[in-house]
Amino acid sequence: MNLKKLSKILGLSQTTVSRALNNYPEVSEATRERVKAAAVAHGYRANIRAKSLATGRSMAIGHVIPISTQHEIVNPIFADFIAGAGEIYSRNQHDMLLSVVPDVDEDRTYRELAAKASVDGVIVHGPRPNDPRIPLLQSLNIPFVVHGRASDEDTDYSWVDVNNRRSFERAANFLFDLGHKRLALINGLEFMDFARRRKEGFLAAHAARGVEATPVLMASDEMTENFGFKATQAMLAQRQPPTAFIVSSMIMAIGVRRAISDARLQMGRDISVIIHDDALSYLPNGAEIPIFTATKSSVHEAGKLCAQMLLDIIDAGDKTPRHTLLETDLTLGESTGPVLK
Amino acid sequence: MNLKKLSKILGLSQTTVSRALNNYPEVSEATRERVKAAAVAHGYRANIRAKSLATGRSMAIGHVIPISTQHEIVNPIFADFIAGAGEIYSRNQHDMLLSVVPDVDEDRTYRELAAKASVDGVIVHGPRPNDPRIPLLQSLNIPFVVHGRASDEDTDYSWVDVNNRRSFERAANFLFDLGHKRLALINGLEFMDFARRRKEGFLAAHAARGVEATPVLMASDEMTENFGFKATQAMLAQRQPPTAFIVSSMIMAIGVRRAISDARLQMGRDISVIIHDDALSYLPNGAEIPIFTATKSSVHEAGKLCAQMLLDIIDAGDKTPRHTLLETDLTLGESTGPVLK
DNA sequence: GCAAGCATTCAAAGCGCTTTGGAAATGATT
DNA sequence: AATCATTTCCAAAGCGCTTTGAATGCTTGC
Repeated sequence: MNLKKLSKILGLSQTTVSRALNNYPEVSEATRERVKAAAVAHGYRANIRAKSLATGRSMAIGHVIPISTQHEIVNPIFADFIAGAGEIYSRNQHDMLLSVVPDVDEDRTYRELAAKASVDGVIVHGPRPNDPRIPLLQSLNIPFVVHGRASDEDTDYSWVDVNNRRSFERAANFLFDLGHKRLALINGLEFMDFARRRKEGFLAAHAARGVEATPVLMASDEMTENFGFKATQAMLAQRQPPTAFIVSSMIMAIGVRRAISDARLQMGRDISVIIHDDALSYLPNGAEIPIFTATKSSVHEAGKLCAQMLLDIIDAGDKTPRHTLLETDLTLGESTGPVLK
Repeated sequence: MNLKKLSKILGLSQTTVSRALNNYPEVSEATRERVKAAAVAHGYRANIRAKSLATGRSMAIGHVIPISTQHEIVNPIFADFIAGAGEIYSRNQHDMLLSVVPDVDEDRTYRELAAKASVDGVIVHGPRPNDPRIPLLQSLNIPFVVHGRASDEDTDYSWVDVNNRRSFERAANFLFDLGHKRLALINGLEFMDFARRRKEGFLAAHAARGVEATPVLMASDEMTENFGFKATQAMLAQRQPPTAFIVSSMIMAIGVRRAISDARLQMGRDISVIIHDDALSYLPNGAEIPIFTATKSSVHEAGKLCAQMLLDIIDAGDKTPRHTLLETDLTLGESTGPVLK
């Protein structure tokens, strides 16, 4: 079923039928009703490619998911983010186009998306400091929103980010207030912007207290359970082990917990742990009482915000950058307590 | 830059340029070279929508991700599956179209995908027994591959599945051989096909040994860490607690481990645990020595297989169903041992 | 030397939609 | 009744590509 047939059935021109369906004012209410009813009756749905060829808009948003070539790891927050964004897209009749590409090919992918005109805008994932993708997308003149930030000079593009620096500063301060002196940081790869900012916050809290941060107590790697375990194990084996850990993700924290319980220590009593909790749907932080004390910010929500911001930008057609900085909730769980004397 | 301009620059007709670029034989090698060089030089890339409007093929594959309306949970295996599938798609110049929809709207989504002609085929996720999506897709006449199976009558559509039944039967037998008598099953929602089959395998092993399975030792719910924890805690509190657990996912197993260590028991000595390991990239089962004894099957690999199968089907244009049944590896980890006397 | 055959190239139609620039019909105004 | 403005509808062009059917120029074979 296509426009031509439908209009023939109705005895109207394609123009009128098209206009009726797209709610143009220059068609009478009566015919509009008639047309819409017929469309439903015959199961007519406009061919999306013909439509976007004619309009020049693709009604699709691109997400380029980089796969790190060294690690072959898919970011686990990705599923929840996508779910959030997808909700907004389908609510606004947009499609989501996913390109999973080795990080080295990312450039090419963006250029292709632009040249083939397959999307109206893109979401940029996992920004690094001074990420080259940003000038690239700007030069390609394609609307985009970054999930995270890519530099300190962050005013000339649109982003949605968590206040990572403040979050981790607060977390460290909270532990200091409980009497802890030796804090460990289990962080993601620090060429990622979010991890760099978290470390900054961690260090800032130390500086404010005049405490020197210990290099061996700051680990950074791909955020797997296993890295959390290994790093914690190594730190607990130090002559002067830390009494508290700040951990950048729930997944790593699971490894941290494993190392702690393997060492026959009790979390929340012998060792305190604060995590950053992305509120992943399949990894809730306990039920009634949170397992971990956590700085919490829903990545599902971030997905929704990014998507909505991008659609707004495309809609408005103006290029003035927009920014959303999300503050985290510091939720108290069972994993923290005063330092043991 | 478009075909018209490019052909004007080259002093050739659109026909010839198009054919040169698409490797049609009826164009001389010399001009083909010249055209291709010019295309690169001018950054020409065929507009994908115009192309698919003309060819009738969209060069895109749809994935409909259902969000369970009651639970709002995104399946965590999803990221790795998508990564695998995406690899195949980009290698074959296909796009991946993702629709995240509340499960109640799935029907409508498939119909729309078909009517709008936006994809050449779809992957069906999370099949249930007698899943209505299968006859629907068949009637819509759109090529599809199911990740999993939807019934015992599984011959008239294409699928890629893990031999869940045999896997869990083997796992149970392995535990029986170690002397365990009371096995617990922590399973996913049993209206999902995979979970149903796993239970069957679990029960079959019992039946073969003449052991009666205990209803209170078989739990089933959404596969979260928290459910794993709660279920295990409850079972360990029984008068006759189980000595071994079979757990349907790594995420749940993390909760199982938490409950075990909270009960001051040692996994692998006091309590044995076998899990099903989807080999998620961000949740590796330990490093050198696996933490958990596991029936292992890479969901990343499954993604690749599904994608490849679907592309093959589309390419071949024939509708004879294809099937791939993957056997799992039973890998020995530190979480199992002989039953304590 | 001429028809036949082949290798190249092209003009134009068509994919299914939107949109421009009118035209026809209706109603209001003089 | 003639004029004008509105409303309602339409024919046709165009989005950027592929593909059909035909034309062109060259080489062969007899």
